[in-house]
Amino acid sequence: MKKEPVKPSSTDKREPYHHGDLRAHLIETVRQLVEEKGVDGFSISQAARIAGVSSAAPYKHFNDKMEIVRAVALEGMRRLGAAMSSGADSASAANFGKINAVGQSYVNFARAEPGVFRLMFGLTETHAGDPEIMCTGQETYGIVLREVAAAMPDGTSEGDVQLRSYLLWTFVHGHSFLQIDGKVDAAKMAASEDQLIAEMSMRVLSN
Amino acid sequence: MKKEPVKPSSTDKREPYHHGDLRAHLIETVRQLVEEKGVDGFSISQAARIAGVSSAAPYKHFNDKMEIVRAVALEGMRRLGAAMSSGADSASAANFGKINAVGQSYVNFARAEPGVFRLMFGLTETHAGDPEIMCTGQETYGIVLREVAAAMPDGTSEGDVQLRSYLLWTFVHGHSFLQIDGKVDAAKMAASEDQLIAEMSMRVLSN
DNA sequence: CCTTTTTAGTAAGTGACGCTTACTTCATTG
DNA sequence: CAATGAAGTAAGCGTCACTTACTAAAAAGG
Repeated sequence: MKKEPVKPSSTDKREPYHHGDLRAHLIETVRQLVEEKGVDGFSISQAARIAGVSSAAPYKHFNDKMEIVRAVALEGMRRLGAAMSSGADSASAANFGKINAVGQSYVNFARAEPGVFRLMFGLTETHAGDPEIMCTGQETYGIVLREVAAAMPDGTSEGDVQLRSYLLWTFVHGHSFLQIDGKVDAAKMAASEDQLIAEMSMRVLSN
Repeated sequence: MKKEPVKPSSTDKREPYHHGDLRAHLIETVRQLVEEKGVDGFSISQAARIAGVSSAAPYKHFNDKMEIVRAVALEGMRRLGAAMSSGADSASAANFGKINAVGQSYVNFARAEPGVFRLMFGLTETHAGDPEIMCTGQETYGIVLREVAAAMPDGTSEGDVQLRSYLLWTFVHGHSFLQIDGKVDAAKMAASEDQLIAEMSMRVLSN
């Protein structure tokens, strides 16, 4: 059904017809709403109202609420991947610096956008079989695999890299959720977050 | 529709009047609904219908939907604590056996009741300041702290125990969520779950 | 250039839900 | 044995997700 508008004249940016790009506008609006009111605290009607269109308009661009939410999750997954990637690039390789930077980027993203983060990982039932999200998620995890492989000595087996990567992932993932869900009091922690991350990566990557 | 006779004589436990104990009945019904339809997939009306009462009846026992959900979360937190506790009791102390058993109980609970598990930890906004849930959560985490302290040599500092406990918690927590959210393919993992848990506890508790 | 088709919008309506209000029923209690 | 108050009901309000039928306007094309 999707049919790209097929840029009609020279150098335009494919700006659609009436509204300007309602689809992208809605995704951004929903992203903000999810962030401030939670996943089940926002409504399509509200997003449409904010965007200045009728409550039926969104359904010209998305089949249902789930599909909008999935679009927001996908866009978030892409941004998370970008953050992790650039985190790794701008860190030194010494002392597992790149690994730590990737982990820190993950946690930072969760803390900066807890609503979207929850969307991306929780609510699996809504986007369980979405190939685009799953694929992007795999790519993002690939960053971890790549950096772990680079940090380990040559000749480390594939399975070993996978195991260590997964242990690191569970750590940052668990830490992120416990953080944003307020289950852990940062003031009461015996160590700072970088110390935690460094401690963990050392323990997981050593031997 | 059955109607409990509600033994009216001598040593009754204040069994309510008309229905039998609608409050407890609703909590159980909602627990099942949450488990099969997800947190935002169930409705109070539906639960009331199943319980055989009018859709206004639940509001005689709970102020709003959030409050029912919170009750389900609290009851789940109690059951998780019980599972972890009995897991630790029925395991050997050798080779961090008790620690591993506690972690395994945590993951098992998440896998057995993903809906309730998500309720307990995600959706913080709905029960952010609930003192009963927070307190029960603290008690449950106390089991981890106790077992870690017991597994470490005498004279280990309080802060050290806290750090190691937290690292273990993030691991089982992250692993649980990645599991129930289908982000990890068990078949593709290089190691079994017990191996994972044992590997992790060894790395975190050694030195 | 003017018609046809397609896209992107609207208004109005449906059924369900959260929750409230006003009323009823009935066990407990003074 | 009335009075009380807890525990239920029916009916209704506003909102929501989503549908249907219609329309404005851009694109396509002869």
